[in-house]
Amino acid sequence: MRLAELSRRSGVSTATIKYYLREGLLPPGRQLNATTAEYDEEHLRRLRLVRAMIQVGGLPVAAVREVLRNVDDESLSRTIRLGAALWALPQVPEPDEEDDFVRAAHREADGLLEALGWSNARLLTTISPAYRSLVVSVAAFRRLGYDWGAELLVEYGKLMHEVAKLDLDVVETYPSEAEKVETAVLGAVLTESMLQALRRLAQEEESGRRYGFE
Amino acid sequence: MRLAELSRRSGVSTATIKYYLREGLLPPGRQLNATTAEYDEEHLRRLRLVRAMIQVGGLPVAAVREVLRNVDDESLSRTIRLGAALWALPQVPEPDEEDDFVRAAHREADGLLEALGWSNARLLTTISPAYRSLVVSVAAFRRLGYDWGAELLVEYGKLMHEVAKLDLDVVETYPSEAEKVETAVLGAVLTESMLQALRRLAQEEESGRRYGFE
DNA sequence: CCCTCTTGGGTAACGGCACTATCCAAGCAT
DNA sequence: ATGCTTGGATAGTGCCGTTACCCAAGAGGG
Repeated sequence: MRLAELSRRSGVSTATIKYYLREGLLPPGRQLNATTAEYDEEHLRRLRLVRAMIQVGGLPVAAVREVLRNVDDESLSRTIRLGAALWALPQVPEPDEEDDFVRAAHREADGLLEALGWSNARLLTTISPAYRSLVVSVAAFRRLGYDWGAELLVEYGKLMHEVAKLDLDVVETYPSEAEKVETAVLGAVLTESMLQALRRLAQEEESGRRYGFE
Repeated sequence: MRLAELSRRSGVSTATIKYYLREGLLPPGRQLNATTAEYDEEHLRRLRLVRAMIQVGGLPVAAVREVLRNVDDESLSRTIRLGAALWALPQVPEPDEEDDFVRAAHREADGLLEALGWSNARLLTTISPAYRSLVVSVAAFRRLGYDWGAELLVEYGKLMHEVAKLDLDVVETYPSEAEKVETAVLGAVLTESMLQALRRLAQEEESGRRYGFE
């Protein structure tokens, strides 16, 4: 298949596909000669993956490139490959470690991991972007004066642990390493927006149950 | 307090505060004369709220304005006000209703709400952005060839319902209407990134438990 | 074989967004 | 009275995803 057909079947303009090729989000096609390259079903699939990450997941192009670079790096073990791919996702800005709220949030997050018994996660606290993101969120809440207790976070943590188990169960149903990694990454990106949608629907549902629609 | 102090105490540059004032994210200060205005603690709080939504929640400035406009509109009932505020959050692009995957995703989403017994949410399917977002996510998955069964979505839905109950429990602990609405909106925005962080940490934890770190 | 169309490749431009910088006249503080 | 700060306005900046345009080489149909 050539550029025009790839464009037609994916619904992405040829100009944009060229841009993705330039940015390294899409591997180059098989070069037939100086002015022709051929693409296959794998390119189409990759292109759809890229579009899903950008449009549904809202990732910037640079983040997609980093994520895919790690997904494709077969020299890494699966755990590392997956971790690296997830860590390439866009992160919350670096917290100001001088800030009192940030310091308090660090202690709170550590206590949370302890209470949840997440011993593995505790090993990663200094390096995992997810940990940093947690700290920043908690600090933002506290700075605004919200003072719910530590148990609430524990409850949220337990629920998200259940979600994570489901995530990994899904990953395990795929036989090949490549599919496992891709699924895990896609799960982290696409189900993000799916879970967000489900949560908001659930809020609307529950709010209607409790208060009606008056 | 004057502009300079507001800037110092919030860590936001005066130029940016002026920009927010122009964009209507911040109400104008009490005008003392042609060249002086005074701000109070409420302005500081609002500014921190705006910053949290933009930096932690990643909302665009225009979305923050819409959200706050609804939060502040006292002519609406709480349910409506909250709904309106949530619906102003940035949404996934409009799905192409001609697309077969989108149509199938519609049916799947309807079946999901049925299976979950979310009767209130079903009333909102045609208008709720969350519903649309769900459809787009599911369609993206299916387009990429993922074919997990309907039960998986039901499981995710149940878990997010638990999350939503927690969300609303928190909201109920605040006495005033204004605080309730603000908390609910902030909950939808800030806890989004907090839950995301918890989920990724949980994934790291669970992945370590299942496969170790080899 | 000729003529048109498409190809990859490169570069420049566009539109949106979140700020940032600069200039201004009016006024407050010392 | 004089320097600094204020609100107000406008223009500029840097980034980002995309698009438009141009080119020479080659494909494809008659």
